[in-house]
Amino acid sequence: MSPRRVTLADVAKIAGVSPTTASLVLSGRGRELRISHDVEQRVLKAADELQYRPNIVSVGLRTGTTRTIGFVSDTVATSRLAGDMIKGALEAARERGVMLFIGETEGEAELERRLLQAMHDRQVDGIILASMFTRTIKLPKGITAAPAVLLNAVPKQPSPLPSVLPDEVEAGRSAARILLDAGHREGIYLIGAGPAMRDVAAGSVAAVERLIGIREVLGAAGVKVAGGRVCRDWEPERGLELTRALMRTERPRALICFNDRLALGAYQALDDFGLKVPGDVSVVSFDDHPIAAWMRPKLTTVALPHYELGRAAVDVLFAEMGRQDEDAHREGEVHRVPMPVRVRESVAPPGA
Amino acid sequence: MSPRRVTLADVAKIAGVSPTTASLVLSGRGRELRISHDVEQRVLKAADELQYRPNIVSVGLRTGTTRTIGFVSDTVATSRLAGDMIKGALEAARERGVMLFIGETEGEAELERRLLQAMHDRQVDGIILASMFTRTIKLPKGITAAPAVLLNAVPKQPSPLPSVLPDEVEAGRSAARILLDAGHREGIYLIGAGPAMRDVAAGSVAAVERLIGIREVLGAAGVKVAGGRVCRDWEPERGLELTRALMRTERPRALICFNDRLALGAYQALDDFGLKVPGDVSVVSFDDHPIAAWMRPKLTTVALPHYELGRAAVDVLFAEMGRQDEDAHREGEVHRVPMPVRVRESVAPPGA
DNA sequence: CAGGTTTGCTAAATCGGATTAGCAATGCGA
DNA sequence: TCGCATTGCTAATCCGATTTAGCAAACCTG
Repeated sequence: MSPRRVTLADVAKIAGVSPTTASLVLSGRGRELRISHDVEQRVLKAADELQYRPNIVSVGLRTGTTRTIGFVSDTVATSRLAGDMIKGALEAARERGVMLFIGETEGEAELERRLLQAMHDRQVDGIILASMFTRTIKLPKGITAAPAVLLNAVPKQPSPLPSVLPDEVEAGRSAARILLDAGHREGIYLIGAGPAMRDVAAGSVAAVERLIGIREVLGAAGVKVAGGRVCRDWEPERGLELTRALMRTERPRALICFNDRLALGAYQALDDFGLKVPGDVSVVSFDDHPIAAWMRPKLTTVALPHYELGRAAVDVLFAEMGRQDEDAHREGEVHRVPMPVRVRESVAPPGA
Repeated sequence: MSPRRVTLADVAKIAGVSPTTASLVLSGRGRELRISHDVEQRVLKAADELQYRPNIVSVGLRTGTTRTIGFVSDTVATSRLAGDMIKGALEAARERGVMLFIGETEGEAELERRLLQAMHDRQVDGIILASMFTRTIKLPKGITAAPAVLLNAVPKQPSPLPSVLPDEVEAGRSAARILLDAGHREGIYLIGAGPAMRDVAAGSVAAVERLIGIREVLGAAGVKVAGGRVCRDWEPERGLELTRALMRTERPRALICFNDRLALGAYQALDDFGLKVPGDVSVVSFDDHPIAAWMRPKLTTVALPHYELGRAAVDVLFAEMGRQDEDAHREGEVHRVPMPVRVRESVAPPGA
């Protein structure tokens, strides 16, 4: 195929030194080990001329570090969000000269086990275990074989693994503040969860935390949530149904939808009842899915910072990898990534 | 961290044989090299008890094959489509016991070069060079260092690399047939490209090929394309503008939108003019973006088979890797993946 | 000028397997 | 019983780097 890779031995031969010396120079330890300036230059020149690049497989075998990390997630395909998360991780990794293995478990424990094994067989330096939507997970067995970080997931049992999560509670607060700031005091309804803390689909971390934030801010302002509708899967159809059902008995002035897909359905339902957004009803939402900017009027929403989550996971993983084993046994700290507000066109003062 | 990996030497020691013998047995060459049944069983048993797994880094160094392939694309984040493509590649790779490196070039040649280098440094067995939307690309220098496949991209210069592409021409035919079958004969307009072959944004392979298919089938049925509007970026806003502009002078009975995002904009424009889909105007489109199923009425569209494209790329790459070097120098063959029709609710007979 | 340092470099071992060459023990034929 | 083939296994080498231990030459020092 190609004319065999250039090896360290080739460089050494051209420079007229031993492989040892060449290695020393190229790894920057030449000074420390008293290699003469002259020899150093010869090696550097030879390496440059031959376009030498160390074989990372070989280095991996010798030193045990492969400059490679594994990104294991439950799904890669669901929506663009996953892509952004991977993109963030990818760029952070690139800046550190590290490559990313990608793997998908589809939520199956057996696949997950095999995947982690395959990655360890390749001596990854660390693992990012990611979930595409925030949820609690059972930690897989082999996860402790290397440094690891949980991304968008909280462990069922307490564990020493650090985790990276969007700041959902603060996002809930933001959503509530948007309505408050616009002057809304009544007729605020929730679509997807609520109004009470128990009205939440099991396992949905996002629902719980967003609800906490919403209730906290509205409560502090002396505003009561007028009502809410729960559902498990936050899809447009559900948003349509739920909002329709709501409209049969209530006249909302503002809707907080628990994600943008629900909001899309809510828009359709409001349209069916001849109500205008935001003139008749204001709508705030979460996620900042691409459709949020395509809807008419454009949807005001609190964004899931997928890109930043991906980056943060790599950052935290590196910190973890650099850590001494001694200070292990600590509780895994939780890193919260802020969720920025995207103000668009779907919120107006009541009765505007 | 963890109690050191089990090595072949460990297995050999437990089984009371030499590492050579253990290696022979475990690589299945025991029979061939006359290892006794008894010894074979001992080795197998020891390996099983110790849960031995070969260190792929080591194997990679010795044999040069790492059971790893690189997936280099221009963007991973754009829409879910990319995710599906990666998912397809991932699953096909998993079935073959191969891991995937993911890399993103963002269209920058320099990044691409460095990425390919980083992958070759890790001795990948092959490379998939992917584009997220079909287009012509300039082949990077280092691409020939290992077997490679072009995914969703056609090389500017003729090259020996095989490529995998969606069958856009046939997709164009499908779109036209859908309207023909519904009884449409006139008032068919194109949004995004056309009506003539020259009315196409530069560099858009999909536009050209879809247009060929559309014109071929309509032409064969003696139906003339009533008109069309071109634009470069196929986004909802453009669809809205273009369709609005069209409506000022024309009364279309059917729209072929060059992708679903354009169709979303077209829906909005038709709504502005008080026209119903599909009662007044039928709409067909391409891509099968997630929003296609969320729109009302649901959009009939010819799907980009991203998942299958990803799978196909891995299949073709493996064929390439297994190929003898001798029959090189042939022209890279082009593999076309069919684009399936998703019939939904946006097409009806004219005047229905 | 013998004995000890310092300087500047290299031989050899190592990582964990695959592979080639070869060795000891047994079987077989003459 | 000798010579040769076969059977069944192992020693040694290699892949491409890093790293430890150490060696020769030059340099001091008293």
